[in-house]
Amino acid sequence: MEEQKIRNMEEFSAVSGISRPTISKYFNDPSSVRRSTRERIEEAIARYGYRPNLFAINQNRKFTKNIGIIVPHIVDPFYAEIVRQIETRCVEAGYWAIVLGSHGDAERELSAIEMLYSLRIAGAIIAPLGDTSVSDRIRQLAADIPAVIFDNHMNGDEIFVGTDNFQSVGLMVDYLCRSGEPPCFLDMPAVNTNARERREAYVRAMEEQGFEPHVIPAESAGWDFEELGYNAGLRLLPTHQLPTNTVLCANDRMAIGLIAAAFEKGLRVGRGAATALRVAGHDDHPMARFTAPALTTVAQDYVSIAENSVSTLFGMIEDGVRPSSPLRRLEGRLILRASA
Amino acid sequence: MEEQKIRNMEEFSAVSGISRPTISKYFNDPSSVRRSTRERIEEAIARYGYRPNLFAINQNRKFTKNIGIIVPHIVDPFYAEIVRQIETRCVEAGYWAIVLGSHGDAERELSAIEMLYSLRIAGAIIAPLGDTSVSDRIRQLAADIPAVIFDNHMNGDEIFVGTDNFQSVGLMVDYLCRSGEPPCFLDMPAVNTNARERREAYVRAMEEQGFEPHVIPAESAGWDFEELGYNAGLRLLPTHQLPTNTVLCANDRMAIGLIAAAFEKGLRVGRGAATALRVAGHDDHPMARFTAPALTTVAQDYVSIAENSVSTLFGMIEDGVRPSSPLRRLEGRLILRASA
DNA sequence: CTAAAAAATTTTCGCGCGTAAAAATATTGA
DNA sequence: TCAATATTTTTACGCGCGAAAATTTTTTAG
Repeated sequence: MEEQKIRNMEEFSAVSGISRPTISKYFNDPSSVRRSTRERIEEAIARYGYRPNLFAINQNRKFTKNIGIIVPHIVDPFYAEIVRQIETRCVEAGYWAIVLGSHGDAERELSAIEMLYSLRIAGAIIAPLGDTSVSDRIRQLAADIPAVIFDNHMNGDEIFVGTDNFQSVGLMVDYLCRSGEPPCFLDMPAVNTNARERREAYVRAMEEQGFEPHVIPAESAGWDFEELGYNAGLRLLPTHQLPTNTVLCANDRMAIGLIAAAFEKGLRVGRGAATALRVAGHDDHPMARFTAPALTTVAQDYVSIAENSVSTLFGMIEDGVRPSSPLRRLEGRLILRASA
Repeated sequence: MEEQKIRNMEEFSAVSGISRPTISKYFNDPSSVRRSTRERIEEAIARYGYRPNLFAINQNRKFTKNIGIIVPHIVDPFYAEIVRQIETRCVEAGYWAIVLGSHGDAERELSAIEMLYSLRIAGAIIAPLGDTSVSDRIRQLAADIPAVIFDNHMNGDEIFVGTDNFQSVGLMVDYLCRSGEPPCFLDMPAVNTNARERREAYVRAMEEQGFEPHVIPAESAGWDFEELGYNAGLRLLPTHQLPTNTVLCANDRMAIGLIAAAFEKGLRVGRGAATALRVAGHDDHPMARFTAPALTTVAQDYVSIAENSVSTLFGMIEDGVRPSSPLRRLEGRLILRASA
């Protein structure tokens, strides 16, 4: 890289000997200029290290190349992993992914949405919190801008990609009933639609199998699922309040907490003969392989969720086509490990 | 909110009856306008829902209100948590935090740095990967723009906030030696300075205690620490290759993997009488409370790291003062749980 | 009540780039 | 070779706001 600092496209145009509009065209779409020109520009970029100012680029463009992403919790590896997948795909397609977290707080989710507006995004991919008042705002956004909702359905006509809880939970209930005592269900706080759907799916699946469902309600609100599962374990396990020796948890993070509590109380978890408790989860959380024992769960297809969200969104942005079926429910995959 | 859509500050000025420059001043610093004016503006904001265009704001500002943040892995809850802390503090101070992940890849880290340049950030907070070639670029950035490095020291004169590995590891070694067999050390891949420092700290601490150090080298590279710890466990535990019954892991994520392997191999982990193995970690990873048994570790002070990084950076940005001592080494805190 | 100080307004300019239209040049095919 | 086409250059404007200077209005102090 030469020592000369290029301050703007004008100067870059001067040193590279190519007119500014052509350079502008190149940065918008390298394939839109002749090959020989492209090579000259790229050579100059390598020499002078110029990159256009992002703010100026988006200032005057009719449609920006920004994709807004909102998730409830970036700290949750489940969302972190999906965001990573989405991000990579956006960058590959020449877009810039702007990730905003609502941190479990409806107000911050609202302000994240306002932020997306002022960023003039081309499209949005959102995993909503459960708050109904914000849902209206998200629906408004989806009416104004191409938007895909994932993970948590808002029960409207939004374009949605997520796991089919009835299929995935059904699969697990079926397996657990066939391989041992029918499970009870450790519910998660009603933070979103998934919570309700999974509970309903559990009840329905149990009834279909001819067993009576037992739902253990969540004792407190919030997103600290490991903590909740752990506390539930400390509360229920010593006093043998569980209706069966098999617990299906509403998600893996609760299962992780429950397993920790069981260990602490000296109860062996697993599907062997000498075990006191079987525990199953849902999601195939990145940590599920490393619990003791490793967690039997239903895998949400991270890659497909990301892929579907992104490709659907790009279809809407670039070709203006709404997907024929707005609802895309992906199948969960049973992951058998040692815990159940 | 009224139905009328405000398209820019000019229109907002018209409907609110306040001149555009005053409104501009307000958005830059609400306290810079008279109280009565402020109230009128805020009333109008509530009525019309106007927010200035972010790209236009930053387009022409001498110093933007953007803070760039780069971390090796957003998926790692350790970084995720620190980022969340930093983010919150930036927003509170009226800045916008732009988080970029290098995903363990030096090239992506480089392009993240280029991105920060084109975002015209006011300052940067960076947890570098270990790659030396990129370090030069980061040093260049730090010369151009106020920047704070955290977590992983680059061995230059950069402004740094991080845990004092010699203190924290020393603390743990001391505890382990006093409470049972002296530990061996399960090393992590040499992805950064922390890896080297912690190993050296272990060796030094053992020698000071008069014991012979035993370092188990990392068998492969990469950031999949749980996997590495797990594989090391599967390899070493059944054949009793460990020099002692106590393992100090270079970080919690490796310890989590090791504990999972021990469980799978039927070895009881813990500090009780009937246990075969003691395992300790480093970092107090969010998941460390929920391993089975819960993990004894040294807590890195997430809050202080975030706080120190942010306040140091703001000092440099707003008052132009370099901190008197560029190196800030925070103390680790011993967290005794059941695993050792 | 008046002068001084503080705050708000008016005016004007420019940031770095996208974009459109017209003119000039280069490439392609027959 | 020349016309037809593709590409680049020239020229010109505007996006939405920050910022500075000069002016007017409001507030505060004496």
